[in-house]
Amino acid sequence: MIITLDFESEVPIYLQLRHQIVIGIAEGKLEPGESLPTTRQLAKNAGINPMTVSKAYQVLKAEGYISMDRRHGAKVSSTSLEGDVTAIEASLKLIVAEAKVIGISYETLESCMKKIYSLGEKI
Amino acid sequence: MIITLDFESEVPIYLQLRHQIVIGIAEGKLEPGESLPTTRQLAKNAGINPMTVSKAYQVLKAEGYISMDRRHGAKVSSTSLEGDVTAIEASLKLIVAEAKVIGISYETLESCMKKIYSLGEKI
DNA sequence: ATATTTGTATTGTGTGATATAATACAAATA
DNA sequence: TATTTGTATTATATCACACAATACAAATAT
Repeated sequence: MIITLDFESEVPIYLQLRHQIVIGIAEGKLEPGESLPTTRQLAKNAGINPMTVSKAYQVLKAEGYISMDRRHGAKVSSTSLEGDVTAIEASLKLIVAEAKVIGISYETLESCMKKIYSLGEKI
Repeated sequence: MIITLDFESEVPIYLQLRHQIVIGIAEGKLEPGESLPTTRQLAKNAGINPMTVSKAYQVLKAEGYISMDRRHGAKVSSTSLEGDVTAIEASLKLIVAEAKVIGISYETLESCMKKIYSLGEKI
């Protein structure tokens, strides 16, 4: 699991971390029960502050994506979690709107989504 | 065009404004060439600072969604604009990932997107 | 038992974004 | 010519972000 950070981005580092881990889980690069790097290790590897990693982990824990073990570090949740569907709808609404205005067809958008969804799909 | 602001949200007010206008354009609530409220008027109406509205308009102008007339205020762009497709793909990737992990099926996601896309569609 | 590693709480610092208030100005219009 | 426009300006306050440095309780390995 390779983490890429853009220090020029307006997206906070801890959120970039959070996002990539969520995507990693969805794509199967991170399997349920799999251990994540320790905060210090990931921080050293990425060249950032351990507390920044800790913040990302706390967010992921609060959202149910991962569980925390004092000793063994963070692990990807095995239990299925319940998310906020309305929040997803709201986010989707904005993106679809942006795509629509710049002339992206529904078919293009759909195939794009299909491609993304099928990543890491169990055969 | 009703603007709803959430002052408790972590999303900046000027971005909430920007987002709702983009969605309004996509849904046809705001038609090409249509005038937007003046910065002072919208600010007064929403109970916020005129400079905050100005900032939202500047972002929308920079993105090509609207054009600015010193006298007649802001207008929705009539010309088709070119957006950043890769940015949309990246945003879509995150949302699809989140939806997938919380157990939303592809079919559900697709129908949701279709519903959103068809809003304001010319018959 | 002891040393080590874990997440994280703590404290302090610096930076930048956000939002406001209060003016003021050039440009365009009535 | 007075008015309205977007916006530049200046100042202020607040908050998020990220860092550094340290320290602690809990769990593990030795």
